[in-house]
Amino acid sequence: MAKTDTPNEPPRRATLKEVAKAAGVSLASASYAINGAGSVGEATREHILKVAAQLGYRPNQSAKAMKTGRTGAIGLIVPDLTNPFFPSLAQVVIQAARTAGYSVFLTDTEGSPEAEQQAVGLMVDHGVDGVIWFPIADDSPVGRLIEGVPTVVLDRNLPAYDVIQADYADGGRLAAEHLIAAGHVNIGVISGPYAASSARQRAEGAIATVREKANLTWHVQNAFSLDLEPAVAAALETRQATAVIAGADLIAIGAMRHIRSMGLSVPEDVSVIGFDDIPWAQLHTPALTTIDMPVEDMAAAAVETLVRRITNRSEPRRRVVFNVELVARESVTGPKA
Amino acid sequence: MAKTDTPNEPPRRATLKEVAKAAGVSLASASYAINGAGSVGEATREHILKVAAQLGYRPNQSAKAMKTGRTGAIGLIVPDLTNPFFPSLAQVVIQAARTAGYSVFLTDTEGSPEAEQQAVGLMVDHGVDGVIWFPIADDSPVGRLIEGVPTVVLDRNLPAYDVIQADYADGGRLAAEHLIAAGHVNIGVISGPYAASSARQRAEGAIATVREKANLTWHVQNAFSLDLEPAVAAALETRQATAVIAGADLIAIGAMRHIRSMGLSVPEDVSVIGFDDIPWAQLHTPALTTIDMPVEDMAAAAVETLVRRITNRSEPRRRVVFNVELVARESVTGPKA
DNA sequence: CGCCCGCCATGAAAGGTTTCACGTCCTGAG
DNA sequence: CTCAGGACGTGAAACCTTTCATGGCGGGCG
Repeated sequence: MAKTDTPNEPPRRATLKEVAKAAGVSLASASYAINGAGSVGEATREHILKVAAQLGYRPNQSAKAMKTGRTGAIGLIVPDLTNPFFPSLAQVVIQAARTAGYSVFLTDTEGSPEAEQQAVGLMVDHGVDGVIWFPIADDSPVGRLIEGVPTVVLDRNLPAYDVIQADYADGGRLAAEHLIAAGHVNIGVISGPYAASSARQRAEGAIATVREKANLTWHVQNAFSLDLEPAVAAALETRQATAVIAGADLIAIGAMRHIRSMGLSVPEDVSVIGFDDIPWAQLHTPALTTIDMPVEDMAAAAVETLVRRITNRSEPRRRVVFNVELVARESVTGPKA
Repeated sequence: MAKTDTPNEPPRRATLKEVAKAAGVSLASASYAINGAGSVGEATREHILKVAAQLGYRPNQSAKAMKTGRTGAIGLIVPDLTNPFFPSLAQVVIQAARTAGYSVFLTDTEGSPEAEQQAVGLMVDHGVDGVIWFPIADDSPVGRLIEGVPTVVLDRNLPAYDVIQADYADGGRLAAEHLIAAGHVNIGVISGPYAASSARQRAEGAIATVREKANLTWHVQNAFSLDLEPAVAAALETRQATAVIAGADLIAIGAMRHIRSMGLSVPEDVSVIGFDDIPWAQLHTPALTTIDMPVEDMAAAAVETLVRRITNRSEPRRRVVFNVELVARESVTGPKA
C-alpha cells in the first residue's frame, strides 16, 4: 500500500533579512514597509513589497511573537464535539476569529476535568493570546493556569472573567408557558446535573413557572444525553405527565425515543420540548419544539469581547446575556381530551 | 450589563534565565535540565526542576520554536463542521494529537476555496509542524502554500501527499449488493458532485454493481446536502425506483424526508441507504442503513502518519485505504410485492 | 605518581523579527 | 541665504531559547 517516493527537502523560506538585502534596504525599512508602520517613502515601500512578493516572503510568526508577545492564535475549549451544539459554536468562532486575523486552537475536553486542565495548559504554553472557554462544570480548577491570559467564559457565570450567557431561566419560563398555553397541566421536567449552573437555571426557570400555573408532576436531575438514565425512564413510565420539558435537545430526543418505545407517540400522548435548537431538532420526526439561543451571536460576541480584551487589558469586565426564544415545531400539542 | 471591574495586569511569566539565576546555574544547564538533554548531574537537575516548578516556569514556545523549527502544533482543515461527519473526525484527531503532544489548529473552510486558501496560509504562517487536510475538491490550489509542510490528505488521492482513504467503491458495491439481496430490481442513485473523487467512487461502485445485477433506474448527480436539488426531487417523484442509494447520509435523510412528503413511507414504499454513518443515521426514524467507514481509525492513522512524516521527512509516501462496512438498520426492506 | 578520559558545567552564538534612537537630506519659512 | 524641522532611512538591541564548543575537575589505570 505504500508507494516508494521520497519527498524533497523543505524549501527554505525567505527571511526578512533576505528581502531587505534583495531590495537594497535596511532590515528596519523592510519591516516597516511590510507592517505598514514607521515611516517609509511611498516608492521604497512599493519596491520592498514587490521584492517580498517575488521571494514569496512570509513572516515567521514565531519570531514575531517573540518580540511582540502576540501569537495571533486563540484557544477554544469546549466539552464535547459530538454534541452538535458545539460544532455550530466552533464554526462561528473560527470564522469570526479568522476575519479578526486569528487562528484558533480547538480542544475538546471530552467531559474530563483532567483533559480540560491539560488542554488549557497546552494552549497557554503555546502562547495563545486569549481563550474562549466553555467550562465543563462551575468549579473547574484551571484558574491558576489561565491566569494572565485574557479569557471569555461561555455559558457559565464566573465573575473573574468576561462572560457570555443566554437567559436560560427565561427559556425555562418560555417552555413552561408554551405547554401551559397548550392546555397541559401535568408537566414533568428532566434536567441536566445541577453542578452546571446552566442546567440549574433552565430547570429552575421552568419549574417556577410550572409550579405557579400548573402542576409539577415530577423532576429528574442528572440526565446527560441520549442514553436515558434509569431514573428518567422510570419517571416517563409513570405516564403521569402529559408534557415534558427537557434540559437539552439531546435529552429530549432520548426521551422521545423512550416514549415511542413505550408504545406511546409524540406529541399525541406526550408533548416534549427541548433546549438548544441543535440541527437535529428540526430533522427529527416529529420536529422538536425547543428553545433557541442565538449561538451565532453569542459566538461572535465571544470573539469580539476576547479581541477587545486582548487589545486592551484594562477594559471593564463584561457580562452579556442574550435572549432566547421558543421555536414551535411539531412535538407539542394539546393534551389528549 | 457591564460590571465595572478592572482586571489586574498580566503577571509576567518566569523566564528560563530567571530560573537559572534563582537556581544558581548557567542558562545552558537550566535548559538541559528541563529538556532532559545534555549532561546534567542528577542532583543539579532535580534542584533546577524544583526551582522551576516553584517559579511556575513554563517555556516560551515561540522562542523555542524559533530555535528548533518545531511549534508542536498541527493544522486540521475540514470543509464543513455542520456536517456531523467532521466533528467526529476532529474529535479523534484532537485527542490523538494531544497524546502525541500536539495542539491542533482547526479550520472550517465552509466549502469555499478562498477560505481554504486563506486558512492554509494562516496555518502555515503560524508555523504548524504539519497539516491534516480534507480537501474540498480534487484540484484545490493550495499546493504552493503548503509546500514544504508535512501534509496528510484525507479522503482524496493526491499523489503528492500521504493519503488516508476509505474504500468507497467497495462501499458502493456493498450498498448495491444489500439492496439486490433484499430483492430490489429498480434502483436509483443520488450522488454528490463528481468533482469530488470520493463522490464519484461511491457512485461508480454502486452503479457498476447495479448495472451488473439489477437495473439502474436513474442517477442524479450534484446532490449536496439535506436541501434536495430539484433534479433529485424530480427523480424521486417518478416513483420508478423501489430503492435509493445516496452518496451521503445527509443526502439520504433529505431523500427520506422528501419521500415522506410525497405520502410514501420508508422503507415500505422505498428503501434508502446512505453513506458515512453519521450519528443521526441511527437516531433517525426509521434508522438509516448506511455504509460505515472507520472514522476513528482513519483519524488516528492520519495523526500517526503525520507525526511520522514530521519526525522523518524522508519517509516513503504512504497511502492507506481502509475497508468500509455496511450497517443494516431499518431503512431497507424488500420491495413491495 | 602521572596522564588521560569522561562527566558536569558554562559562555556565547544564533535564530527572525520589531522598535528605539539616531542620522541625513531636503524643503520651506524668515 | 540660513536655519529649523519634517520625512525618510538605518544600526543595533532585545525577545527567549537551544546547542555547539570549550574548559575544569576528579578518578582510574598504567
